[in-house]
Amino acid sequence: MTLLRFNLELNRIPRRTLGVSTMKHGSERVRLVDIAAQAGVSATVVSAVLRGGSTGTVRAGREATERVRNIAKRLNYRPNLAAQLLKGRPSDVIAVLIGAASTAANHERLAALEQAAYERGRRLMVGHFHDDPERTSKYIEDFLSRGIDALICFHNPAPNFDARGRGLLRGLRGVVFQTQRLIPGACCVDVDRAAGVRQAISHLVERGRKRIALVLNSSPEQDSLMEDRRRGYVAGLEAAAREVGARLIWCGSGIFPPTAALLQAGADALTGAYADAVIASNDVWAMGLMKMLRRDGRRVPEDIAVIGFDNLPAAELFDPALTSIDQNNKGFAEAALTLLTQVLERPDWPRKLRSVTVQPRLVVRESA
Amino acid sequence: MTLLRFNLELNRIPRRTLGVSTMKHGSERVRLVDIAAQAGVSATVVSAVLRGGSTGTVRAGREATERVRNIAKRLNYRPNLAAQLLKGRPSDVIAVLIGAASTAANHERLAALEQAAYERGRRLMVGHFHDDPERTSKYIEDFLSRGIDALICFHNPAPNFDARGRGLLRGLRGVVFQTQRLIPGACCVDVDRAAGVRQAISHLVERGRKRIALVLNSSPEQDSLMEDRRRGYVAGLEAAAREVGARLIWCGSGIFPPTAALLQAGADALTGAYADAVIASNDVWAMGLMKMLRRDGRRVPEDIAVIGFDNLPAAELFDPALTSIDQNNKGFAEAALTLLTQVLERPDWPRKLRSVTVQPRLVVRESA
DNA sequence: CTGAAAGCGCTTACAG
DNA sequence: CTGAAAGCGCTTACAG
Repeated sequence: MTLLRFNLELNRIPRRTLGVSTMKHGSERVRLVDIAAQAGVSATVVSAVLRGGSTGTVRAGREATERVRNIAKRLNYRPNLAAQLLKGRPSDVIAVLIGAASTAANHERLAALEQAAYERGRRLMVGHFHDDPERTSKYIEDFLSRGIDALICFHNPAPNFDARGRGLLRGLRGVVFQTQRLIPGACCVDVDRAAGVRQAISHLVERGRKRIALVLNSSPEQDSLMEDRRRGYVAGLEAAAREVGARLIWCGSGIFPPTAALLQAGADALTGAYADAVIASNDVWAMGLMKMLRRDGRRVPEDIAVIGFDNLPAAELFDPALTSIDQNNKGFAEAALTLLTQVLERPDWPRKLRSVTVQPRLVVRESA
Repeated sequence: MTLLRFNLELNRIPRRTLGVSTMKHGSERVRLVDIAAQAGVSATVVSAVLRGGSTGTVRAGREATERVRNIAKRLNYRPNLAAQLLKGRPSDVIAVLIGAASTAANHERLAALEQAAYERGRRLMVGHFHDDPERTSKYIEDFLSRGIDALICFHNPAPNFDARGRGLLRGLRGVVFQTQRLIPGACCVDVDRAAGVRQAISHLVERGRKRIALVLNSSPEQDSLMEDRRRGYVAGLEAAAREVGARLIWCGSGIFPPTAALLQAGADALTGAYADAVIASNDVWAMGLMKMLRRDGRRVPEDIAVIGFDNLPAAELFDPALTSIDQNNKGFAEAALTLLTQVLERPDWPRKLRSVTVQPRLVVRESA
């Protein structure tokens, strides 16, 4: 009976074989019309049922609904997203563009973003722009062709986006930068690095450290990420009513990862300044400094406390385990996804609310 | 003049506004027909030109070609991939499914895959299945809906793919597993872990180590990745004409990352077995063991040499810098992408060539 | 409650 | 060398 009805419908269905024979070799995908044919209803009804209830005025009856659902399940139907996309549904894909060398810190954040996206029914497409504006633009162009809904971009993107790259982004409703709002209307999610350093200072002061140093990867004048740390450092010392010692801030040459010679120079500077504590601009520096300091006969944390920034997975493994400022990647990911959801739903989302600051937190281990 | 022609064409173009006005507010995308209208040719010609030369019998003339190209460039045209997809072009997207906790090792591999994919004009879509078959299936289903060309899956996927997950994968032509070919016809790219351990043994023997131990995260009987290491260990010792000491293989409980108590137990076992060298199943274990050993007053590498597996970025930072077996992620990525390219182009690609083994290499640093 | 038809933006036989 | 038309698999007014 069902079979008869099914056969009668055959000439309505274009070209390809129908659901049943389709299933046989398994490679041809089941289409919406295949379900319609088997259920003996129109594609309109199937579409309405599968998308949950109603489409405009179309509201399928109980019996039809049931039948369509069962057949869809049995045939293992999955809608062709390309077709839906073409009709204007959002892709639910968020592109993530990761700058600079792919450090472990990036990965932690990517994993957090993946989780946050998954929870919201979104997928992640990733690209690394290796400090190459050309590659950045190519990626953006491709992402746009694919109909992504939004783009998240970390870290400091300025040098990687030329005029072309920025121009391309204007077509996108949801764009999240980290440190700089590179195009008008974009969102900004950033970590309060200064607050992280303030926490570290207050911890060190509490533990009775007197001469707290700051070691930066590059000069604060050239690198705003370093300036944030410097600002936090100064504010933290002031809050603790400490003077900022002239020789207690030391800057590397900007080379990353630091060479042994650079690390040794940093360690020498610390010793020369009689520092009994140091906050490094990241965990790699912290670990390297610890190594050099110990080779010079200084004990960590007894003689000098060391605090890193990033809280890499390796921080816990280090000996002594590294006390570090955690960037709160989960917070970053949640903030970015929440913000994107809002902005995508309401294009008029106020500019003030498009900027979110995430609070880092100090993870205290053995080194300080 | 151009404007006139342009206006004359207006009624040929469906609904939406045309190229020029489109450019104004920048959010509406330029379509192929917009170019056709401005160039005064048919969509067929534009399509042929933009896809480089010919489509079937269609071969555009020099002048038309030039004109179309210029207009496309000026309007910043990007084809709508959804439409192309619907007409059957491949998506050039490869999905990557990452199992287990997102370790740093995974990230290195992901970065390598991204690079290899980029070089071949492909994009990566990522998902983490956190040892959850349900989530795995959901991901696969979604990926299939999106028309991915292929799927790469690491690591050991067996417990994460239930019958449903496997069934879904049969529809995909290109599937790469790591340790096990979970569905017939799938590809397999794996690292020769045993060879890595053999290299480590030969290095240690060369340096005069007498009692070389092996510390595994879990029992070789339960975990094939551990069994590979054990096999390499036995073969390496035999090749060096060394006996395999009874107490020189020690297994953890399978818990990862290892607790302090577990690490201490491992260190105790090494000391109890008079080991003067140890190969750990990964860098996290190696670093943990080093920490415990040193707390027990044993010097690394003087008293005991330590070799890890994975060559994490942190290996270099450790003190002493960790000698480690590098998994050769670049080799893995190249092999996977090359294999996929072949398999996608020729579905009859022979089964024997669908399995590739990547050679790891020992990176010698300070700890051994 | 349901169906026929148009259309999303491309590509591709087919016919000049 | 070029164009009109059909179709990829959906969704969505619109008309019963």
